[in-house]
Amino acid sequence: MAQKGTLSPDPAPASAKDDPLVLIVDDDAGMREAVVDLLQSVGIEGRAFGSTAELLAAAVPDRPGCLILDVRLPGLGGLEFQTRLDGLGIALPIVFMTGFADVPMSVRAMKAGATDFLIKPFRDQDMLDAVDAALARDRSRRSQRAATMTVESLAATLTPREREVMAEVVKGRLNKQIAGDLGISEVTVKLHRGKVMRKMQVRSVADLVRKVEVLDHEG
Amino acid sequence: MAQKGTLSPDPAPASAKDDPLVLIVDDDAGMREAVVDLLQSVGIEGRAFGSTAELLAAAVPDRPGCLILDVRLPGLGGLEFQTRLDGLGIALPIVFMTGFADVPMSVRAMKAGATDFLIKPFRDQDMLDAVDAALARDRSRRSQRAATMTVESLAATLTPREREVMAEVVKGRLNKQIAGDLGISEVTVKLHRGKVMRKMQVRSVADLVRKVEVLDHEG
DNA sequence: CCGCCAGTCATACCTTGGTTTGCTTGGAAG
DNA sequence: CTTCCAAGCAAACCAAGGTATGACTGGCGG
Repeated sequence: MAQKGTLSPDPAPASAKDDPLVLIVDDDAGMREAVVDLLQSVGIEGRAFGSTAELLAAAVPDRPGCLILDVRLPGLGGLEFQTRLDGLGIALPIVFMTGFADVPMSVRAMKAGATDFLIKPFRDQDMLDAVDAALARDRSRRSQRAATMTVESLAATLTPREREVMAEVVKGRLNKQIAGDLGISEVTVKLHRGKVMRKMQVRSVADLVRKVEVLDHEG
Repeated sequence: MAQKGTLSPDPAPASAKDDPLVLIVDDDAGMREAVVDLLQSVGIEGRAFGSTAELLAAAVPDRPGCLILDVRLPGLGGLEFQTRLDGLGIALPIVFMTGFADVPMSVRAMKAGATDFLIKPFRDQDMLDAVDAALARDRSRRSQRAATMTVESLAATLTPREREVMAEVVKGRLNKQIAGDLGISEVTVKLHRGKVMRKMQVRSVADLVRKVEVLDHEG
């Protein structure tokens, strides 16, 4: 915090790397442009595509953001696309928009986790509110995920035995019990235990429990 | 656990006390009866009301269940009712049904946490699926809540000082650090700590951390 | 073949956690 | 005024956690 190295010229960039990026898919070029302009008017970067295939083909950078999808699209439709995204490991919040909507369609989309579902023509403010909500959702998901990955990378440095010992420790077992369970001596357990605490970068069992908790809550 | 008192005659009731109860609100008597009959055909008890006011007036027993609400109702409408329920501490999952629906209405309901939103006339199976999902959601919410309340009742027996010590223990602080923070001797900390472990019915710090975690996750 | 590393164990030593016994104090309820 | 209880302290003791140091084994890659 106090002083940084001479490399990495980023004193106060406020640059694009972590600013949100909104991906728009609509087959109507006019609508694409309108949405991009709308977002730009509030300082949000948008990138538009004419079809879901186009979006998948493009190398989308890893940035916080969300999707705005037309429901009726050439090729893969918006709702089917929503289903596929989970399989691809993409978990961006989705805002649907459509001119031809019925209630079952919107309910299905919302049940599948969509953030909002707007009918064209929509008011600018409604879209901006929806995008705000979607971006907020993505931010919290990303910070959650970042925390999980940090812990995972720490846990990856553990040897198999250390992992076993850690599992027993967070269950609250005593060293002698762990030794009995694993068929080894108590001293060895203490040794593994010590390495676990160092590698996981915690100093108390309480901290270790909390770190490991986030691991199996979703991972 | 071994033997119970001579009171409380409930050897193996399998009775209605914990079977799900579905509450239906619709101003159309025919619809009310139809839904109740439909539910009964799959062994689910339903209780119908002509308005939200009627439902609030009735003494609804504390049982697992869900709500089926018509959107258009005399007096307080379904969607407004949904909003009010949170304020009243009622958190039953809601299945909406309506004959006059538009997309914004359904989206608003789903964003507010509704389980499903059906348009009349609906297929029997759709309603049964929606109720199943709603009941599943309520079951998990109730079991979650039961766990929280168990821990809360244990924590309620703690004295103020014990609570302070517990808070520090789950932070992973050493006894001597806790003593310093609270301005008391280490021996006294150990004493409080011991009482905390007994009162919270745990034997390890790991278990204590997990019990306390569920407390501030929602409560 | 040698080095590396996970895994194991023993001895010794120190720190921390946890309990018991006994005693004191101050406030609230009876 | 007495009883009750949260809160506190001390001494003594035992159990558990934690850290060296040193040494042995077995597998795997260079």
